[in-house]
Amino acid sequence: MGSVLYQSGSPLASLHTSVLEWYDANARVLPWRDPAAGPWAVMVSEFMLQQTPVARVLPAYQRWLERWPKPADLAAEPPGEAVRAWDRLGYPRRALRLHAAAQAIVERHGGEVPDDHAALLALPGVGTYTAAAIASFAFGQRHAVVDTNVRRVLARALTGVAQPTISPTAADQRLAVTALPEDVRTAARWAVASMELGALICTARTPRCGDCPIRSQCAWVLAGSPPYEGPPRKGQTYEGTDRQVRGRLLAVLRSEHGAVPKKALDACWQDHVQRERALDGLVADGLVEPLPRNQYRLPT
DNA sequence: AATACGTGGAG
DNA sequence: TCTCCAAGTAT
Repeated sequence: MGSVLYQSGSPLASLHTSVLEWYDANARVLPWRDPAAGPWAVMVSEFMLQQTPVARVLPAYQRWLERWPKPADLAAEPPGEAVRAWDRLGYPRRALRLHAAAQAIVERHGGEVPDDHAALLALPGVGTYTAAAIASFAFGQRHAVVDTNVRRVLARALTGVAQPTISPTAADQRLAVTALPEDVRTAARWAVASMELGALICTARTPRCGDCPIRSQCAWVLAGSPPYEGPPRKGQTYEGTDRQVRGRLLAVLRSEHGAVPKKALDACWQDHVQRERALDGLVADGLVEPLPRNQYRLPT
């Protein structure tokens, strides 16, 4: 299907040109985008950016790479150190998976982040998005890099709806593949540029269409910017959930370097049943290590 | 396919 | 204040 789509003057080619020019002029300067940063830096950033905003990632990212400049540096440390360094980025299982991925890289890839998409996908914590992102951002390959930003940009620009589906679909993936420029280098630039457009202009809440480089080509805008129609998005409550309890427990364990008596953890949460469940869950996830004499610590 | 999984800033 | 939501993955 490609040939017609990519002729000069075709709708997609025009879209590509507009977004790429906009990116060249408006891209944020981010440390993992420095060409000298390398694949490991890209990989660390991608793990941290899974569901966590750029602003909160920045300081943790800097400290992480300073301390563990190569996968082998991280792999040589206990997983608990990764959890501690993860600080308050949220979803600390990502820290554990990044640590496990670093070990896998040492064992299976000689300590170098693999450039093969399938090899990336086989690493702990690397899913379809992250594998494509590393392959594209770090190695300049041609992949559809489909995150929430890209899904939203494509939903609006091409499908003409206000919001993408609540969860990623195969249709999203197909659409992204269809929209991917044929040329490898252009595809890699498009991947990061379309994501950046979603992050800065084509935002979820209040899109800045007045500043958008493709507003004249956007199917949603051309349709009169119709409001979102679809199932209501379930606003997840956090107060009172096991997640909150886990967060509190882990915060205590992160702050203590040695063994923590269970009594100190008990102070985190009133409800005994829920507290025990949360602690058991942390142990089951490998985020906490139980010790003799009713003590706990981060995994070694 | 639906659900679990943290945290905190912005509007 | 309170809701929304931020470069997803694993089960």
